[in-house]
Amino acid sequence: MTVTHLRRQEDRDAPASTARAVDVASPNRMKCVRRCMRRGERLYGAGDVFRMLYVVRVGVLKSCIVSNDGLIQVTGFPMAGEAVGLDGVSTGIHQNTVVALEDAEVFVLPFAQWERWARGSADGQHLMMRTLAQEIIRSQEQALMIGVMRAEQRVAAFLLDLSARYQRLGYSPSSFVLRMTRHDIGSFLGLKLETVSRLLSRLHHEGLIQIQGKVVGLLDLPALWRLSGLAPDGKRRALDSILNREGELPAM
Amino acid sequence: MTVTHLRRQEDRDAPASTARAVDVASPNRMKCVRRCMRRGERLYGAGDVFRMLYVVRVGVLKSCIVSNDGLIQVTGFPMAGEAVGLDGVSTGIHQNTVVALEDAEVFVLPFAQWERWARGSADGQHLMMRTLAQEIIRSQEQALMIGVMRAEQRVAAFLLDLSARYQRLGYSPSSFVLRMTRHDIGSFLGLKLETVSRLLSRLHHEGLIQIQGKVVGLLDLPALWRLSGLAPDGKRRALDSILNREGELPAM
DNA sequence: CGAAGTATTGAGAAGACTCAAGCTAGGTGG
DNA sequence: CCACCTAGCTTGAGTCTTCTCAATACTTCG
Repeated sequence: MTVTHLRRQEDRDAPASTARAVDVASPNRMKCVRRCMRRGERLYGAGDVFRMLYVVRVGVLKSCIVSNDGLIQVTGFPMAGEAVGLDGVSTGIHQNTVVALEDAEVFVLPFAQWERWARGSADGQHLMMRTLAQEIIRSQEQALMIGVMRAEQRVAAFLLDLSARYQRLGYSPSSFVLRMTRHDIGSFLGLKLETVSRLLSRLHHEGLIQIQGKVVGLLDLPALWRLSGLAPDGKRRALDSILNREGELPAM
Repeated sequence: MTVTHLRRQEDRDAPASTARAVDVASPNRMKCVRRCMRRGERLYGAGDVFRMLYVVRVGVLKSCIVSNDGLIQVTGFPMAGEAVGLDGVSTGIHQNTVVALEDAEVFVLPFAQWERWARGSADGQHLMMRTLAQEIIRSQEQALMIGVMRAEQRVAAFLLDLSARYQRLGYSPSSFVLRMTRHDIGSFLGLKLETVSRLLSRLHHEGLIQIQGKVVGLLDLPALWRLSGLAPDGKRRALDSILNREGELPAM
């Protein structure tokens, strides 16, 4: 993968890229600039001015919210096709901090451009709203998970969520690598890292999963669903992305 | 308060009101229809088709999300000026159920009309996005609260949140009535009702609050802030509402 | 190879939950 | 108007889950 390595340092106050953020191949077939990220690199941080939306192209990121007194909570692990940066829309200042958990690549879409595009058609506006609203549901579901499920259920649900998302991307739903640390998982689930570790071990001993460090195998999906208390619903329709796989704004 | 009592029964599939949802006083000074609600009445339920946005005018509502396996989590207690119904935007089907905790009144704004209005100007579009994005932040903050704070902190934070919101509405920030049951509070905070009750009693004995049934007094705000672990930040800017106090779309 | 970050596992403590009983207040009907 | 009834609230005792602290092992990377 030999993509031009654009600006590894933060672009906190560097609108430089804005100017050439779009490869104007043709009026409505414009390709977004990509940004490569190294593992651990920050995409943006809480407090940064919001100018860009991102769509993950490859890799897994981590998004955290930091309360004004320093409490940290992981809000998600965005993967290919998922939009990142919406947390800046409401105030113009990012509330979350996003870092790459492995070498990754994202499309960079100037928000102003997206807005312009969205205003161009009712469908575009619709997509924009759905994208935002989808995040509302996601966060509410996270709160629900943390609020009502017991630790073991949360861990199972977490694994199943990853499984479904990997599957959607064409990877194996029953065997993948956890890109995040136990601490990250714990923070996402409202648990301590030791608890996460213990429960993964427990699921292993119970024969539901296989785990060795970061490599997981889901051995008994039905049992995991049962344990999680959730329905394996196919309801999880693939949400239309704000960019297609080539980094172009969808035609509408 | 002798407002016409419009349609107490659900309007699940009754677009009837859509037609007369707006009092066209003048082209851009249109007033929304109001809907009165009795205590316990449902505004809409999970699964209902999404057609309307609402803005609370008086009273306190309760919004819950129900997972596909029946778990319930309260997602908020919307009060005057706050938008309700955004949970339907992403799929066109409401994910939440909203009921009135006391006799209440809401503005009813057909979503399509709001969309049209929003498309009319960049500012309108902006406001629409901010409104949605604000909900994202809110839900993320709820997840954070449930995920990282201990029970006593959550209860304190909950009281302080109510306090701030009442203050913004011109009511006393240190003395108000809890419209929701202990069970509701527990569900919102990820706790059992007994725990909520115990902790309220504890705060009472510690002299931080006064509580008698549903009537609370916050006796030592600084101590509550300290306990909650949060900063009493004035950062909580009053978000612009999608409707002004008369139920008109803001001029833009 | 060494160092730092990450993971596992144990033992004990603390927090929150469950179950259960009694209490309170608000609304209803006699 | 009072008595009752019900939903909601409080409080206690005991249990279970999860956290904390701590020691040890593993891995990754320079």
